[in-house]
Amino acid sequence: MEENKKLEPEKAGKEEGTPVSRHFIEQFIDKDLADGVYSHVQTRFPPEPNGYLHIGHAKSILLNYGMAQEYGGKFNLRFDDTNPTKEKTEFVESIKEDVAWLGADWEDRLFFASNYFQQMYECAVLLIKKGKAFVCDLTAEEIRETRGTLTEPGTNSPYRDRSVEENLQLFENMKNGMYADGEKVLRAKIDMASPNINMRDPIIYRVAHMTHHNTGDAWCIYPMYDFAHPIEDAIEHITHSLCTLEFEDHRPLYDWVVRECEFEEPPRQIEFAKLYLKNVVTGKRYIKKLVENGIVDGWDDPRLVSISGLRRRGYTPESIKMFVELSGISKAQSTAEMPLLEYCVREDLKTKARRMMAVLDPVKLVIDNYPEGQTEMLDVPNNTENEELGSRQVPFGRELYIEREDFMEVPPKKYFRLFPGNEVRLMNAYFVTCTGLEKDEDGNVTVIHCSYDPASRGGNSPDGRKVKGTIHWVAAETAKQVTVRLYENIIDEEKGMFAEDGSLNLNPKSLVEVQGFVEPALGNAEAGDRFQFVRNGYFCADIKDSVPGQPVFNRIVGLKSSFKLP
RNA sequence: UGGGCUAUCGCCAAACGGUAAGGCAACGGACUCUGACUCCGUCAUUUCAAGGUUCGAAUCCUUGUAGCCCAGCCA
Repeated sequence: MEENKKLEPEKAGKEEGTPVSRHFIEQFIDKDLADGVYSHVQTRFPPEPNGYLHIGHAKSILLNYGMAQEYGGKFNLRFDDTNPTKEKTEFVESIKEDVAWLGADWEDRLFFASNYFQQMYECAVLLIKKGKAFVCDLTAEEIRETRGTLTEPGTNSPYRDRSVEENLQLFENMKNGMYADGEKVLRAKIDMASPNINMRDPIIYRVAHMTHHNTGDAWCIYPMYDFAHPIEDAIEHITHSLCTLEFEDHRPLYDWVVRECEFEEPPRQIEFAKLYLKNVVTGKRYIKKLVENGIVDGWDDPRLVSISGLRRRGYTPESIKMFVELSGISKAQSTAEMPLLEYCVREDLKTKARRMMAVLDPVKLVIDNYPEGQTEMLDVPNNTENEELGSRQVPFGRELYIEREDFMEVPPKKYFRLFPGNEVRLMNAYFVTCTGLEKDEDGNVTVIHCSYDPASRGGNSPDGRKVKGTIHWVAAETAKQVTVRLYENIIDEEKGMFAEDGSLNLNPKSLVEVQGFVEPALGNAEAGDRFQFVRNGYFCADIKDSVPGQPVFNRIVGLKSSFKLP
């Protein structure tokens, strides 16, 4: 009986009969495959190269890539560069770097929408021939006025009934550069009375005499998103075009385009909710301002949630993937909280990072009964939960630095670190008992004195004596002084994101730089190396500012700490 | 006040007519050479609201309510 009870939960947990619930996108794909709508799965991430990627994009990247992986399909990276006024090549490179870093492998499928301009042009011609598109001479303002409003239908353009021949000629003229920007557009002929404004004879081509980052001056007409995107997807044989909720209203138009352009096995658009983070800036214009005002270091400032910022801060791709997965996929507007992201890195780094000692707010500790001038090397495991990380030698001596908060002259109740008369363990070293202290004229503790028990080498006393506290330390003589950056949210969370005038409520203490002492091994950290600093959190040697032999550490995240002393 | 979408614990999110999973956060407690980790326990008699159908409703129906998106020659 007893045994059965114990076994059951284990069995239940391992039984693969209860599948983890599948989110709605997987259910759509499952059904499409079961119904034979598609025989393969192909997805894509289609950024416009007009800025840097942030954590919100990571959801789209990993979802699209994840679906391709899950169904043994393919994933494309496609730059949706149909508007030359906004796009730059520099962003193409940063986006590629970020997508690759996240582990979304597009293999040899890197595409540019601009490479499909000819096919899109032909699609437009087809629409004209079918009487489904027309060249319109109305000005931008006139088009807006005749579009109607949310509650009133629009009115037909006076150019709506031009003949196929005339439209063909005019469109060719547009392509041949005979008109100025804004002079003419090509519109789909759908329904000016549609309750869906996207269907009110949407513009599908505009004139723009501008050099395109990829096609140069080959074209002076450019397709609009609503026309281009479905064609891009169809050309690439995308099956499931996953995008965010704001495109839901565009789906009827998406379907109209692939249908009227007569694509076989047309792609299907499925929308999901964006991932927002509470009290986090992702808006381009806000970040731009922060950069311009020198409040942040650039788009890769470790306080930003840009992919490059997170990378520089020390976040791992795995932790971001975990975050996206734990956040879930749904259509409900959602705002995740930073603690979930933080949980994810801690979880990922827990067994991956070497655990070393660093003292960020040092105070000197002198072991009076330790032989003067003596130094010894202690063998210390790099991660007690992961033996594969091996061990290292850490020097120990008579004078050490310990964390200022690890000593209190007058301890409150339940404080079990160092205070006069108390014995604690110096991690991996010896038991020490506090015997006295020195102060400066302002009353600040300058030196703490103690005596050690030589028999407790390695951290345990042969007599079985226990201590309540274990504190970390570095030997003063061999310690390396390094710059350590501690971060807080750049937003003042107390006040909330925005001030009344719409500006951001900034946290003046979002970056605090301290000079800490680290054990010698940490002094040789390579840029990008991640560590756990015992009791101080997880840190990463800054990939930008570290130089050989002189690392600069970013705190990725603090250790979760449930104790609060007065 | 047109159309589209969404409402389940502080934050995410399952549940697909059979009697409210899970994670984060929080709070107890055990353990500990990191007050971390780990472990164990607590945390929605109720699913936006009100009605209705049903033996049975978060799931179906009605009527409301709230939030998000749409009137770029942006994506």
